[in-house]
Amino acid sequence: MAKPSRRRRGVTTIEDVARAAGVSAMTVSRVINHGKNVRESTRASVVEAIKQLNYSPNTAARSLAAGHATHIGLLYANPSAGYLAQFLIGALHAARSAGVHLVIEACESEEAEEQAGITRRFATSDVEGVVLPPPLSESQAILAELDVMGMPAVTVAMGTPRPDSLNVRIDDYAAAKEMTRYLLDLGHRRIGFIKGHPRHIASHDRYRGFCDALSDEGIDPTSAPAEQGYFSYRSGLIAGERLLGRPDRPTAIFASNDDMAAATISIAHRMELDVPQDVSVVGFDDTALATSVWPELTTVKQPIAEMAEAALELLIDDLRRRRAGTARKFTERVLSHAMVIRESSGPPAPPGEARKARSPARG
Amino acid sequence: MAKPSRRRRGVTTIEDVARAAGVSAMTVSRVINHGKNVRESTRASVVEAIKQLNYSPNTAARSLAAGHATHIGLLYANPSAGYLAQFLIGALHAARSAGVHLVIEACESEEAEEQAGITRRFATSDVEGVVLPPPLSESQAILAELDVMGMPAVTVAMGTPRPDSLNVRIDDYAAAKEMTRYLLDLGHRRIGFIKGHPRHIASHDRYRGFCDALSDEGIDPTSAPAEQGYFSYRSGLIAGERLLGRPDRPTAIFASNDDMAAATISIAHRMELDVPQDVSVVGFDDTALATSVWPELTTVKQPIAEMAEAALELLIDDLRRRRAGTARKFTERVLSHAMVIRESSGPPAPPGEARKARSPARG
DNA sequence: CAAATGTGTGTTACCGCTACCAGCGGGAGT
DNA sequence: ACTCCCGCTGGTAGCGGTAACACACATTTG
Repeated sequence: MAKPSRRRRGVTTIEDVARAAGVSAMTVSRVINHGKNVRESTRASVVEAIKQLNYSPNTAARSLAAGHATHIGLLYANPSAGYLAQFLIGALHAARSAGVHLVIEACESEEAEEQAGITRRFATSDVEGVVLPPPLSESQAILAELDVMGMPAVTVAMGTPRPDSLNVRIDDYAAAKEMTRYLLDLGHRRIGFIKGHPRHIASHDRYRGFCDALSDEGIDPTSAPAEQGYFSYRSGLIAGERLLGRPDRPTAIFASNDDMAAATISIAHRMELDVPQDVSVVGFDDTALATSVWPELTTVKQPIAEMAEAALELLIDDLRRRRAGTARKFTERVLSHAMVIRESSGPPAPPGEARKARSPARG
Repeated sequence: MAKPSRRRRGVTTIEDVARAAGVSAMTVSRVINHGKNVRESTRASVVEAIKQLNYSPNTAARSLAAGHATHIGLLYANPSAGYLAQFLIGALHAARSAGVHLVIEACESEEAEEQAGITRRFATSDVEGVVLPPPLSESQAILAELDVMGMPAVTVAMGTPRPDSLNVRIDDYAAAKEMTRYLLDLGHRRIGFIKGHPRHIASHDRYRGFCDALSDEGIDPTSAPAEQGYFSYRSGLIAGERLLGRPDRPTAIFASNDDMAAATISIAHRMELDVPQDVSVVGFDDTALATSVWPELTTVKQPIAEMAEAALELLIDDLRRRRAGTARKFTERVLSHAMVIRESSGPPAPPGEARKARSPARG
């Protein structure tokens, strides 16, 4: 009496779980989807059965039956390649476990108008929500457009999110403060700073963290040499050259991201300065560049993949809530960063042993 | 007489197409898929109806009904971040249009044994096939393991694929030859070469292309200075320093990838050589690094995203064929590359105007 | 104390598509 | 002429879930 079923070999279904728990499939479904109106004891036995059978719902069936939440958009614009790769990995992981497809689109333009137009591409495909990694998370044009369309969005690493929007970030201020603290503890007192792009809120947070750490040590932040950078390697070359060319050359330089830190190291080498012997250089982000320069960069690592995962979770949860008509729960999630100490930082050279720099070779 | 249907508003289904074409849904399904046993005239009218209604099948329903092909594995190991990001974008695009989920796993180890173990992770999830971008596409350990498991795999950029395996690549030989041709046309006669990792077949293809281009010009390839590199920035520093330190310094250097080309530029700058004035430097791959160094690199662009797409298409097609018991069709696909001329290359300096290099500063 | 309102659960009817098999017309085999 | 088979097509029955509704039973309300 073989079952003429087309069912794939041995995969456990919701029915199996229902039978094991002594309830109906519907109740199991409710338990899985955080449904209301399930008695606590019933829920427990269902959860137990799920664990016992190692059941995981079939995403295809789920989205077919529910008829929604199958596509999440991801709009990116030239972040560093390392960042994007990490981000995609995290996003993909979250998307898979939620049974959702990722629809990714590139947004090359810097123009606000064109950026806004891009969002319309999502309108034609059946995307239900959008994830915005930096730097797009700062784009007012895109956020406004998405708002008009009524399309839910989650931003990542946006400095000052609007109160009722979804956002995931790390504490840039605390991280920068911690890194500065580390340099101070090594003995550095003349620390130079390369600021990030002024339009990114994170830039200001990082600079504030730097300043406050100095203040805590009794150093006047305004006396610390700071140069404006724009997160690009190129801007790092210029800022780095200015800082290292000063008569009172800093013994350490804190760049607001790895690209600018790498550029600063390159400048130092051209000036025949040893890193970290003559000058310590630290960055921020821990992108792939951090380990492909020599010496490898001391930097702050953002949990990029985890942030992407968190972003998707937040968004999917919000979508569910919208359908259910329930109020929103979390609007922001702050993940923890980590310091990564590598070879580009060390104690300052004892006074008197400081080397003289020569002027850098013209590129 | 409203339809109490849960159907989402206005999405066209296979039934709509069937009605429009005057056939049954089943026939439409056949046309969409493999499509044996459909009269040519019938097929035409169905195709017409599909186009008319702008129909695209619901992937969730499809994989639910078919009960398979919902997860494709992607195993990667530290390629350059730029490569990975591009690759993921392409893979994701193909996965979405095929209605398949991507399951990505990192393989950090260089050890053959551990590499083999990784594949077992896919066994537990219901992955039906695996995509292997470089450098894993060259790993015999992984390929053997996958073979034992009977898991179909498609390799990307593998030099010498086994005859009946699936592979996607570009013509490294032709690309290297073309790039060398370009340097020759600029007027260069003393061209140095930095080889890639000897265990990658692509390295040898690129070197062969270089040699053959020289031969065609009547230059003895063995007289051209060549240094062994390993695709890393570090190895490029060493090889670059050797080449530029020669008494008969080359007027152009062709590095087998962008990382080594970037390293060579860095060395040139430390020797106070101008690029491209004193020496042209060209790379291969067009990774993000190519545009983040100064001057920006002339290089060969691989259509990475397209290669990923092609890989998935090949794999999914093969999966279908296996189920249908049909013989395999394509086993290899060669995509076309493109030369990207930027600022790191130019004509050689007229004889007599050549600058003298100073020895590079110790790092 | 009857009616109105909640709670927790099961039943039914699908979602959009494809595997499986039945049916049908017609050329080949005998 | 009568099977037999083959190319082509349609009907039917699900795939594994969930929305909507139905329905007992408990609790509040006028």
